[in-house]
Amino acid sequence: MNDDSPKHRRVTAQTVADMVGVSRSAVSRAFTPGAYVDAQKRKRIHAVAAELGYQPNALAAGLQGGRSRLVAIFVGNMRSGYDTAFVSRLVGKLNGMKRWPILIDGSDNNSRSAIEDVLRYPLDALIVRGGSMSAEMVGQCTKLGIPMISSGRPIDAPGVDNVCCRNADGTMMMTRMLLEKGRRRFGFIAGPQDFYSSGERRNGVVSALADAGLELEAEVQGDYTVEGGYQSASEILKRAPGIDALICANDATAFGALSATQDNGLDIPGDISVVGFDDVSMASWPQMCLTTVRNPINASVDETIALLEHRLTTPGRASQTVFVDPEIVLRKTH
Amino acid sequence: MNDDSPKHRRVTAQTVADMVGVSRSAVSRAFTPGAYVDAQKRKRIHAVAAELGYQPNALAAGLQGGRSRLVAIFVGNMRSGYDTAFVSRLVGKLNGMKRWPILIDGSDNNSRSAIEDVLRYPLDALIVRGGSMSAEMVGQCTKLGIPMISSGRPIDAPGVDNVCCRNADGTMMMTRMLLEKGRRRFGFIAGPQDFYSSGERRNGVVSALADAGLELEAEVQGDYTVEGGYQSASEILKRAPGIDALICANDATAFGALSATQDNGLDIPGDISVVGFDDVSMASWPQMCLTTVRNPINASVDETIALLEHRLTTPGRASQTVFVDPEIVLRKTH
DNA sequence: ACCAGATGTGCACACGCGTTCACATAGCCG
DNA sequence: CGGCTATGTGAACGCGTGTGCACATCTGGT
Repeated sequence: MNDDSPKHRRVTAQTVADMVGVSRSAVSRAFTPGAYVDAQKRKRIHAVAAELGYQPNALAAGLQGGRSRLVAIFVGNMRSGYDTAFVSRLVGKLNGMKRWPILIDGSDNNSRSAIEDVLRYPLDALIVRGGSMSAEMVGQCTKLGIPMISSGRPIDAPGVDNVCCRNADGTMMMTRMLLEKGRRRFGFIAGPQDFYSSGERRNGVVSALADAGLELEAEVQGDYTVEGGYQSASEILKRAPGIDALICANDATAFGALSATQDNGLDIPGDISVVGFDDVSMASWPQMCLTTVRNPINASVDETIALLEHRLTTPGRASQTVFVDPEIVLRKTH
Repeated sequence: MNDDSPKHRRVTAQTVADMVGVSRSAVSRAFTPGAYVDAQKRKRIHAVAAELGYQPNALAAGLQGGRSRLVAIFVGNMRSGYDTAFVSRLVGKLNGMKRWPILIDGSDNNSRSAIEDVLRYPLDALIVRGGSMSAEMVGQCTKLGIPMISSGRPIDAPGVDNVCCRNADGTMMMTRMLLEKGRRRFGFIAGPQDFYSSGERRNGVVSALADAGLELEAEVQGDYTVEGGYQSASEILKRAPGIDALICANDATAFGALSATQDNGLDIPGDISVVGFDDVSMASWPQMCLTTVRNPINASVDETIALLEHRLTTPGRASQTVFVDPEIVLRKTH
């Protein structure tokens, strides 16, 4: 077995062709399913290719007009449990479809330039998970003819598909449940101001309360993190010590709020309900047992994939928004 | 402003060239830093390009001999807190370096074929985070001349660099600390059998105990998950009810073990110490306050990046293994 | 013997770019 | 005014594929 020299020249279809004694086209065809090659010759080509470690160069193939099979995923916040769970599931699914996800970390503050650079690849699509995408970038994408699919925050632009949780419904259901349980004095911890989800979730709470002739007794703005949740809850309990229900705009906030309330000497759920939104995996851990609203990841990912495929097979069609339904998960904190 | 037709032809350097009235080479040069173009002409080209939304096609550029700027990341387990934290940080760093990470979900069982397919791209490197990589795949990579950098599990092959936590040191330090605190009867919950880290961590415990003339009183194999941790701890407490220290091979296991011990009526840390390994973000959450060994993510990622750059600038050099040092984090469960 | 059709195969082009090379123009000095 | 250098520029090639098209070979039927 004579090994190749360390100074390695990339092995190309031509190399294989020369070795087998056929034309380069034959090699190409041997690797193209449903192409016209003598069965035995194809077998020989495959054998030599395997020995040389040859595989068609996907870059060159992608150049060839068709699809590049490259998909970019813009992740709003890679430190958030929900986003990472979403992305990991999405990546698995895309791998299964033999599409290759390029990740862009949106929490990085130079993500703008990153996305601009990634757009230099002829992407099959751009999937946006949360985060905010400048209108300019959206325009750039449509100009380049790159389909976008946004999850979490609907983007209103031609050719952009959206999949979106009915956030307000979720918090409405939750609020009603708490009302039925007899809670009357509600506090709310919001997320960052510019987060679409936070606003919608608040709306749900407010509207359910209004139906019962009530309104929010206290409200604080958090930042969707555990530490932020702790601080926000401390603040809200100082400001409105009598509340008996604390609705948090996401689970991380609720985790922080849980321990803040306990540190304040309150019993959960004896004195007060503390609930979240998303149902990230930690919510079901025994230490938390958080009552929350499930923001169904699987359904969202599946819909995202479905929209992607639909869009690729039917490029021309109008943009579409798919909604997924949240669901109340009762554990031990309500 | 006459918009382009919906049936969009990809805008190429030629398009811009025609519009400006120069040759395609001029356009190419206008986008190549340090190339020879009249300053004013370059400005005009850039203007037209911006209007048309033109950017050089990275695929075609990558074909051009040089580096593709594409890096694959093979993630052993995208559901693990440590791996996702590692990857998210790595992705951010790579983005900053203008290298584009393609993710492969190793927990998917057809990841083998996925990685094979991704290798068809002329990757600048392949980064392996945990998980197991078949020797065959490793061979394929070196054959293709694609540098590999493995984090977590050292891969012994020419041209493969490794960055690796001194796992045994970590658990040794932890065990000694517990011994000093007076613990004498130790239990250990391992990870999956084929996980390199689990074996090393166990070694550290066993060796520190041996130094003190002790040995493990009980041992159970877990699966690195919270539920698994709960079950394993229940089992170990049934089998050896008298233990006063429970060392878990990772944090997730420890979280499960924490609540199992509490459910068994034991006080932590009054009756028993429960500790983990990794120091994932949840370990510092108030509900956990887990005493654990920090497996330093930042250092690991930084070393990975350093190895990557080093390898790219000096392709020929021998493989290298960098170790990072763990550190004990004392919270409230020891 | 001859032709139609079936079956493979190689040539050549397109994909979009970076880069070398020869060449054109302008500026300068003798 | 001639020669020589500095400054830009376009033509052409190579990167590694996929694929349409013409062509070669072979089979079988009349």
